[in-house]
Amino acid sequence: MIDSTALPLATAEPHLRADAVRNRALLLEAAARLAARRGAAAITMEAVAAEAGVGKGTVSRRFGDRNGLIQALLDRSESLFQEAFLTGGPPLGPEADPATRLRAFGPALLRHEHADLELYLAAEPSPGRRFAVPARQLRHRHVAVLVRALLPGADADLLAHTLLASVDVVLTDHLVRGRGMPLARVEAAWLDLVDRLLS
Amino acid sequence: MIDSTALPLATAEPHLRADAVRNRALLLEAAARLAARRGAAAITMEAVAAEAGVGKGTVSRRFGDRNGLIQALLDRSESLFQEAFLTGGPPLGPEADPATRLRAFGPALLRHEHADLELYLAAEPSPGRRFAVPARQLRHRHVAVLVRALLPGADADLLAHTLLASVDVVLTDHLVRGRGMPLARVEAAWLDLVDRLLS
DNA sequence: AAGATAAACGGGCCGCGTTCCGTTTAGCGT
DNA sequence: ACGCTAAACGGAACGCGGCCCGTTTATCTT
Repeated sequence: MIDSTALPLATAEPHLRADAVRNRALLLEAAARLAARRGAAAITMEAVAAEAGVGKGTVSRRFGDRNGLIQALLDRSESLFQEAFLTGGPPLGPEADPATRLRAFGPALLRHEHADLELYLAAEPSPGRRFAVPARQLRHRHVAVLVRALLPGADADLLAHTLLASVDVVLTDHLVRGRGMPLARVEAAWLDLVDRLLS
Repeated sequence: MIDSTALPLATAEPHLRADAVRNRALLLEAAARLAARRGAAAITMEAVAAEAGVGKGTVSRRFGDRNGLIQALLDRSESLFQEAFLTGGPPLGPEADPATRLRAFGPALLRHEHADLELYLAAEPSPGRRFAVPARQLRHRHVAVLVRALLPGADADLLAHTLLASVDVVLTDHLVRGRGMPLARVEAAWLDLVDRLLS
């Protein structure tokens, strides 16, 4: 369970020593340099440490793991995006009505993600594999065929991806085991989603 | 681009030498033994090779990588599930009408995935991390709030997960860069999805 | 200012996945 | 039966991520 009152951006480390602050900045600059020069894949713990002129242990201690380092790299643009939909102007911000905000949120998130695409993909291990699994492709085709038959006007391909994502095993395991949600509720949500789409 | 006419289960290696066939079976048995004895996390290339009494190179050559090995372990139950929705009886199979099949597919997939949960999670690297990222949680809360305001009767928590999954960066990058889909189509699909849900 | 203390540092170490290449062997043609 | 060849084998080697622990150093206290 995560404390939802904490600000998500400030990592909130109580007191960071001066040398630690300096090295943190050095490491982020080094990582950005490496990414700009040789692509985000060049962001390895060793290379970043070497580029910054510190030991590997320092990277590990500061950012936890490679993923934490990449998240930290993304923090700046992430906070800009968050500002836009939390306190910004319409159509994303709170001055617009909820429907407008929700409609605008998707495209905004898409553009945000694709602006830092390399880093976001580098944060996910083997991103290409996930959709290359034959069993997944077969399920997608199956669902797409059914959707196409039921909703001729819809983008069946994408809607099938959405439906499958709603019962993705990583998501549902996170909800069921990680947050104690009954599996029956996930099943009910699938039925509800299908009904709303078909109605 | 993948040949969609190929059977997804048979790996279709043209001619596998007798010793290769034997070792393949040995390796799958060894991996299953390890998983049963010490959990799916114990499926490492080295351990499986040692348990089967072959070299690591043999595992690599046969299954490509650790993921391929786990996929091969899942093939049996996967093909049973595929049979159920491709050629089985109602409500999953082709004798039922599309709406019934689609409604039944979600719960069936959920049960299938959670039967082999350990293996499915072992096939995904660091599955827990994905939803622990603060930025992700913030986006989810934001979307859930909007959904709750717009659809009081719905399961806003799960619906928010579904909406976010439809514009997940890994998915959309796969579609845009991997399959040449225009980003505008993904944006249009989001708007269409929201409109269908709100109508 | 000087000592105490906790934090940070460094880089060696281990485990794992993947690659590579010299060696072995199964399958086939003659 | 006998080789020939391509496939398979094995395990050493490499790169990377994460961990650990002896050493260094910033910061606080008095």
